[in-house]
Amino acid sequence: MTESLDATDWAILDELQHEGRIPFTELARRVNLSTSATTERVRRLEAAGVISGYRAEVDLERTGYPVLAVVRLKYPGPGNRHEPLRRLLGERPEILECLRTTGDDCYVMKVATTSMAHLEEVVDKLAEFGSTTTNLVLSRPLPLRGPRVPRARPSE
Amino acid sequence: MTESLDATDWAILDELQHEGRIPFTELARRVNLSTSATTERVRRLEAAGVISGYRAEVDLERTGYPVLAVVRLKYPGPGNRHEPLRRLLGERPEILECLRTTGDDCYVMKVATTSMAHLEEVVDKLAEFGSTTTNLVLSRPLPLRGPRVPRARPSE
DNA sequence: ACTGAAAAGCAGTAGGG
DNA sequence: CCCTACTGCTTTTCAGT
Repeated sequence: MTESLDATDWAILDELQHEGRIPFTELARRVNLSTSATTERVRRLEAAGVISGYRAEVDLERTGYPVLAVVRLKYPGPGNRHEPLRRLLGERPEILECLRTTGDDCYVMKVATTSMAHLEEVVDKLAEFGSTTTNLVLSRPLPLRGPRVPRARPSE
Repeated sequence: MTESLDATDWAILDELQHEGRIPFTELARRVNLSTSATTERVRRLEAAGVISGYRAEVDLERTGYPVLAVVRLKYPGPGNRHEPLRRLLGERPEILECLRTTGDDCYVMKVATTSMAHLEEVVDKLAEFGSTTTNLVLSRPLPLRGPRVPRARPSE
């Protein structure tokens, strides 16, 4: 499942993770390769699923979602029903991310809302499934990033 | 700080959040506008910081990071020193995201590693700052997404 | 604020080492 | 796996509404 990536592939991934819309001519310049060789590598990475897509990153505050919170959900007792929650994820765009985890809590979610009242509404909905723990996000010392080359490696 | 976004702006944001590299000619077709009017709106959204960037999304498993965990860090006692942690975030690419939160834990982090041993190494490093709680991610029912239009709104 | 058209730049393909 | 050259599309710019 793990593809074999050489130094050039990692250089391409680095660039595209920071600037996902640069022209391939410019990308080619940065990784010291011709445009067509670069394009071919990008297509290969896309086809292999190493690059799963390209996304515009949208500022939450400037789009009217100033309240960000981490909500953890713990299911009670035995016989947990997970389908209703999966359905809720589709209905509630306020839930930006949901991770199923080991440990005391089943799910860890990142939730963005327009106000505290709005957050309360979402948390109330989630509380129908189990007990929730909500923490507001004060700041984002590291907003979000993707994987980097594990260490300096020979060109393979 | 919140920009005034009309229905067309939201349509553009929706498209670019799902396909960040589509040609503006295609984007214009989808939002029923001319190419140059569309480009102008995109530039305005970029300049206003509504679109903060474009990123290629890279698959963690296929790049050799099969272990994903949520690590929470709690600082002990009074007089917390936050700078050393900020420095660690720059040195450790395994830490993909870091949120400072209210509540018992100061920070919530998402950490990707090549192995359990590697995770242990990162957690040990974090444990120098305070007590940590680590939960492995079993699956991602909702991998990650951005904000959507709060509700149906008039074209303004 | 949007349209449409011309000029410049980029992506895709073919042919070849 | 890489290169160059050619062709068609995309992006940019700008005059006009």
